[in-house]
Amino acid sequence: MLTTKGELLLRINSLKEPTTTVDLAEATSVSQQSVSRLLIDLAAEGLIIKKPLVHGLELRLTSKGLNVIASLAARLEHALGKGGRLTGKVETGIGEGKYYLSMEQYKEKLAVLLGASPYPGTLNVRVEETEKETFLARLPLFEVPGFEDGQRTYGPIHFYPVSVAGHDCGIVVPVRTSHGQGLVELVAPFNFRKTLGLSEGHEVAIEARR
Amino acid sequence: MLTTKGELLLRINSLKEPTTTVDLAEATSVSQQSVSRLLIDLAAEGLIIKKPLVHGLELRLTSKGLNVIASLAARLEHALGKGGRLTGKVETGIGEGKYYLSMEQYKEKLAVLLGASPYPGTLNVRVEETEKETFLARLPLFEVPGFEDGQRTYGPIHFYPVSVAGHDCGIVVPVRTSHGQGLVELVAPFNFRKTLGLSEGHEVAIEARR
DNA sequence: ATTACTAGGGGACGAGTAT
DNA sequence: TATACTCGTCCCCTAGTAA
Repeated sequence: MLTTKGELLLRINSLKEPTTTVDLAEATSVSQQSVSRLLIDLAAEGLIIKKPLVHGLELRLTSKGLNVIASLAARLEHALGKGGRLTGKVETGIGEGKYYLSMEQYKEKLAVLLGASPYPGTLNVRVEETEKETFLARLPLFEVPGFEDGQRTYGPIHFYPVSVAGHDCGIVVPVRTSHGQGLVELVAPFNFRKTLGLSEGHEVAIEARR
Repeated sequence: MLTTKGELLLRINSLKEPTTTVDLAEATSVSQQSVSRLLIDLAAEGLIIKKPLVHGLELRLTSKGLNVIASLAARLEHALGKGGRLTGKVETGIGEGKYYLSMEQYKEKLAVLLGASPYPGTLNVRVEETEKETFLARLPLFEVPGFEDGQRTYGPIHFYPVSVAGHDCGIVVPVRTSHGQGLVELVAPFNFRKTLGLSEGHEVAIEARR
């Protein structure tokens, strides 16, 4: 998605020490020769400062180079929307999650991620599918592995740490299902309906934890 | 800086209405023919859904396509330092962590947080105390509870999900100890020294996960 | 060791055009 | 009108190698 020049700019920005064309070539999956040529180009464009050392090169971005990265970041930010929070409405529904939460193998691991044993039921929240995708894409992802019990196999679950009204909880996504189309399932060590007084149709704001 | 495919993905993401290859060609400064070909490629890669209309095309990003954009945005944010990053130098250490990692009770829970069983040793990194505080304050926190074994009691551990050089790992902080001052201990399902070639004095950049 | 020049090959691009 | 196929050109990349 990024051009090789873009990849190089990004690498160079996070460098604190001198490097070599060979190292950069490895990091960016292009040849040493290409790195050499591209660095010459970037320097000619005024995006980087290149200083040859006895052993390798000292590279640093110019403010112009930094601007290139910053403005691209801004474009992406804008395209993705702000996305720091996900809002939706509570929906009564048979959470597939409730079923999963009855399995000891999942429960134990979710307990670690939640800090306490999960309440045996999930809160279903109806959200915008696209907002959901961008929101989740920015959160750290934990995978709760699947298992077999001799009868059948149970697939892995993805867990995203979030919070609702200041209470830590998590979004669970059974990996196998073709994503619950605009629905998220929240799991927590407490009963959402009682503790937070939530029920059918209530607006809920889900935020990244912390 | 973005490849033409990247430009197209970005345009398509912000589209709400059908469009034509000619319009996209103008917007991206490539030929209509190239747009046509690239859209076919993007669809084949599963990044977009392309539906021909009588007049033009209906284009939409798949969640995979959206993820491509979102993860690029995250990379740029990190590169710009907005996402927070903590740098320091590897220190050969006393390895209090190694002791903890020998306890089955901690190991199991760390395995859930790491996605695999922890390597029985930690990487100690010397950092700026204040930078450490602000960095950790922005990360989600997981608490691994303590326990007793009849002999003595073992205190809880705080776990922060981070990544080093693209590898998911975690910062562990024994809650009780105060002598962490400017030192962080990294735990991972692999051997830092071998896998990342890190040793005494090496510079390490610790980033928020994702 | 390094960087970087030269030569050659492959892939991306666009003009023309079928549909 | 559209999209998209064919094909010739050119650009970018890498291998070899000089410095």
